[in-house]
Amino acid sequence: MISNAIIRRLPRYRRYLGQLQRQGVQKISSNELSALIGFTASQIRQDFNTFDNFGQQGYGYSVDYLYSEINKILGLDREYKTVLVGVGNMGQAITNYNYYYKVGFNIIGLFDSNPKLIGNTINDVVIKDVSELEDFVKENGIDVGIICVGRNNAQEVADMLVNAGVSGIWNFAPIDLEVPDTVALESVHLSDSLHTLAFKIKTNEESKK
Amino acid sequence: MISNAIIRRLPRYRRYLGQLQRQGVQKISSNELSALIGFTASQIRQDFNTFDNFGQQGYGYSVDYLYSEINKILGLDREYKTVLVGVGNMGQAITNYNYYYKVGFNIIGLFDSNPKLIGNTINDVVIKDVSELEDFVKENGIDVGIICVGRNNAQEVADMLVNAGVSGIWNFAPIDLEVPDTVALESVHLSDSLHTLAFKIKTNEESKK
DNA sequence: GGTGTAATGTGTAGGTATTAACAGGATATT
DNA sequence: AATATCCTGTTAATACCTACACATTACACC
Repeated sequence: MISNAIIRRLPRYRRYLGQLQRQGVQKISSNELSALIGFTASQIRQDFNTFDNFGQQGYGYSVDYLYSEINKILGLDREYKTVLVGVGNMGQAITNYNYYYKVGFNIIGLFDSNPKLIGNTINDVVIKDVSELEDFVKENGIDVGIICVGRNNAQEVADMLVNAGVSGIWNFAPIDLEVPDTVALESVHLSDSLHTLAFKIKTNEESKK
Repeated sequence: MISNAIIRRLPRYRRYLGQLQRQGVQKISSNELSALIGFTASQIRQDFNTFDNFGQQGYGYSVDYLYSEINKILGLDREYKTVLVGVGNMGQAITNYNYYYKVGFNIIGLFDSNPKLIGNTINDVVIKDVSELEDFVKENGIDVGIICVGRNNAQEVADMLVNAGVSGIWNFAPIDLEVPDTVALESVHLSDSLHTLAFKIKTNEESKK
């Protein structure tokens, strides 16, 4: 069982390795990576070795190899059929973000309950009525549902997605959803993040005194 | 010095206490809170006692009092003058989100470099050219800058904000910004979150076998 | 007003996570 | 081919975080 602390670091490793790859860097040592990312070299080596021995003594790590291995570990070596529910401001932003930074989560269905939105298209995907959600998910073997509806409807939408058989939910509503533990859940709590910022500002100001 | 683990839990306490308050609940015990939030009762008591003794033995915690104390701890008992840079999809979504869930971060300036956007208004705030950013921040005593520009311009914008004297930055660009440690930084890495989801899905599927 | 009960505050133990230290293997250089 | 250097993999130590357990205090009820 991989610890949560490591899981949270993996995407960051991936991010930097992707950058290095784009820059054409071939090899990197844990020390160099440390200077770049900010984790200690020791931690970096520990993290990698929880999975496998990716490096070579006296040489370092091959950027290409490490990058592709981390992609495999993260499960980014495949496509995820995805739907998004709630095409408001946030939903549209996520749709376009996802379209722009293409990373294997293909949004092939958009759903909303607002009649004004239904029928419109974003990036060639038609917005359907949310009543069609469950059938669509079942028929198309959807893997992931993105929830961008408000606080009050989020659990309901999550239940639909779970019933229809998705394996993961990416949630932007500001509540903690209840899903069976066979379904992966990852929530982005924007307000929590903002409040953390407020706390940091306050702490900084106090330490100035 | 408050540990990072606690800081990350504080907004969550706040979220649940706000909910309880809206429901008219007056008092709550650490056990009841535990059942609700999912942290152990012991941890909840420990967390609160790092700050002060908020509870009363034999009674529990007053929801109203605890909520207001946590708000103070988080620095949410004041207003933050805020600007947002990069009024693309994400920027607009955040602007409206913020407007909707009002929490003391008042966006009074919007900035972009796209001539098509400059001059438009969102929630009565005019979008200005990014060249006016620094002066605006200085003249209006802006506390917080929200960065919603792309990867390539984010650091540049951050530098401007820092130069102009903000005390905090909320960053949505997918890079780790460099700011002096007098400036609070909180980043929302959407792709990191999505990759974490991918990992969880993969792990779930493997455990099924 | 006395007594039982509920629930906090806190000292301590146990468990995780991070950092440090070093042994050993691979590379490069002469 | 021998040797010095580099850098990993891994063990050991430290620091941090979480959970347990219980003494203590306030409340409520008779």
